[in-house]
Amino acid sequence: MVFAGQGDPRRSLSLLWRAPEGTEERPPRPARGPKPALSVAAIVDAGIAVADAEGMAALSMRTVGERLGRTAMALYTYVPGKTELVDLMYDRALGELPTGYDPADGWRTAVVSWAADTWEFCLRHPWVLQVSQARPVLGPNEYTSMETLLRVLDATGLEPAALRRIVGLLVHFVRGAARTAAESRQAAAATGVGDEEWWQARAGLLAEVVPDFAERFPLLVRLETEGATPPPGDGEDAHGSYLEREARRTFEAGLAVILDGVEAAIARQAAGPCARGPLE
Amino acid sequence: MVFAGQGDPRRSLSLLWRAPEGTEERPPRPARGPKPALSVAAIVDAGIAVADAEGMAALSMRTVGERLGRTAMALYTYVPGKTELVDLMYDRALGELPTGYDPADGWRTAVVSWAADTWEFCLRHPWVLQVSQARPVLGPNEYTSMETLLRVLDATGLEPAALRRIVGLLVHFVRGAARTAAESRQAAAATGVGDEEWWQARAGLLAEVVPDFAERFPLLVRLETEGATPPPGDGEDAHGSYLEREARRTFEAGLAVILDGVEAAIARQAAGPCARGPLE
DNA sequence: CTGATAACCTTACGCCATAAAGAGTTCGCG
DNA sequence: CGCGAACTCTTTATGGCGTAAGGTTATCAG
Repeated sequence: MVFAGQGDPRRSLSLLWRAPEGTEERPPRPARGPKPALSVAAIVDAGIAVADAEGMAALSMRTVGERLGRTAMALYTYVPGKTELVDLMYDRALGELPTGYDPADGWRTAVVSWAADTWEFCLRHPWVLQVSQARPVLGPNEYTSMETLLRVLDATGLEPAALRRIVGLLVHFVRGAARTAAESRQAAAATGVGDEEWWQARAGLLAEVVPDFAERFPLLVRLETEGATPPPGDGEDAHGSYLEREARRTFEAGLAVILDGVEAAIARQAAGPCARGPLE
Repeated sequence: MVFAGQGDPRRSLSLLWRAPEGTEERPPRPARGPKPALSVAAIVDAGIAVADAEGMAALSMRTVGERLGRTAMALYTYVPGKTELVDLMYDRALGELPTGYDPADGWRTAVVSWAADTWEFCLRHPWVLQVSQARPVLGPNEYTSMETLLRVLDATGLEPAALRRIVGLLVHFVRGAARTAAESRQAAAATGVGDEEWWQARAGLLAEVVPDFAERFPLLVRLETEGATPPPGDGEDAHGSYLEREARRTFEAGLAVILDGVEAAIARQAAGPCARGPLE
């Protein structure tokens, strides 16, 4: 797990919120010595490229430097250290997310769109799921994405305390669900073994090592055999492995369940302050 | 992220499912050469102790070896490598979870108990949240815990496909929610800075670096100021920081919302196969 | 041109996982 | 009893990591 901002917090924050070059807050440059050939933005982009392509594990100061034709140490002129680089990468990536949803079709549709966008974002940049949320990065785009979700949920008319909990619930759920799909993809890429292959090999071995599996886990076996969507005939298609599509379906169904619960909470709040729901 | 089983899969599996010493499946020992002073179990316990105390980041073959008075390399006689050790630690820890819940008070109460136990388990061993779920460890206790949850949910009478999705939803949610609380605790332990301190310092810096924060994120500011539970007067008490207790409340409220949704799904299924809900 | 300064490099340190090979111990068997 | 096989455990080495320290060089102000 990568923890945020262990270095000088002030420097981290001003890097995250840095104004575009040349603004009054950022004088062009002291203009002495050689011109910098790199920039924070270029380094962050290179970092994202590495992490997207090879995963967070492959992200090192050396690999990022190499991608820019520099040594690892060259980066330290621009960025205080690796943790700050990851923070910058995280916040920069978050900038890809939409910043507004049409409230015309109601909050529920908007939340579904938000969740789908977030899901796809997480699959595009699986490494963002490995950035700790406990001590948030506190960058502009992190705040913007929170504000965006809040704007959507504001339409529910829920009171602040309930709203906070719903936000937490939605974020946890989307991240958790995306994590499974993303890790599956990462594992496949890292090992070169697809999901189906892997599971088949493991199932065979398991049957060998644990001959009494069916007696020990009857419900698991029943759930697996009964009502399983048949895996497609010809391996993986353009939309990822079978398991990945299963994860997507679990995600959509779970979101629907959650939104049903939210609607119940709204109804309860509308019924008056006496009827206190589970959100208090 | 730690991926499971990159070594010889057969060896991993038989380690995970190893029968107790002396069984017919495991002859006492070839009995030649010095008696082993260590054992897989002792190493796994030492690993758990290290990870519990210092976090997953501090878990290295060296630290585990040191705790047993050995070098790092001594462990390789018992365990193929670090990934296998982590798998074994994970499955061993899962053995702490209860294996059955009283169905007398209904499935909902049982699920709430299950969730609370899982939550506490995750806070007791925060590192388990860093073990990838995409390629499961496939150990006995992992399967047992799934079977336990299934036994609880079996009482809902939901059909297999819906059941699978509910299981995924619950597991994602509990892990996601616990992760925040656990990471917060980990970060506090790793940096020696408590949550409140950290946030106050950051809030001050943020106000300095981003003077127009309130204009840019009006909803966030409103949500923070309105209806906030006042932090307790005197810092952290026995039950963790203020933020950790907030996380716990978010967790309980979120679970209630989810269970409301599950009840709706049950009602819909009972209404007949024509009324298809979001779980299909 | 000179001296200061900033960008970049080389080197080095202490971590990490683990491969390879050797040291030391304990037994089965001749 | 004694030898060699089998086994545990250590030492050493390789190639990775983040980054501290210090050197080199390009580019500027004066």
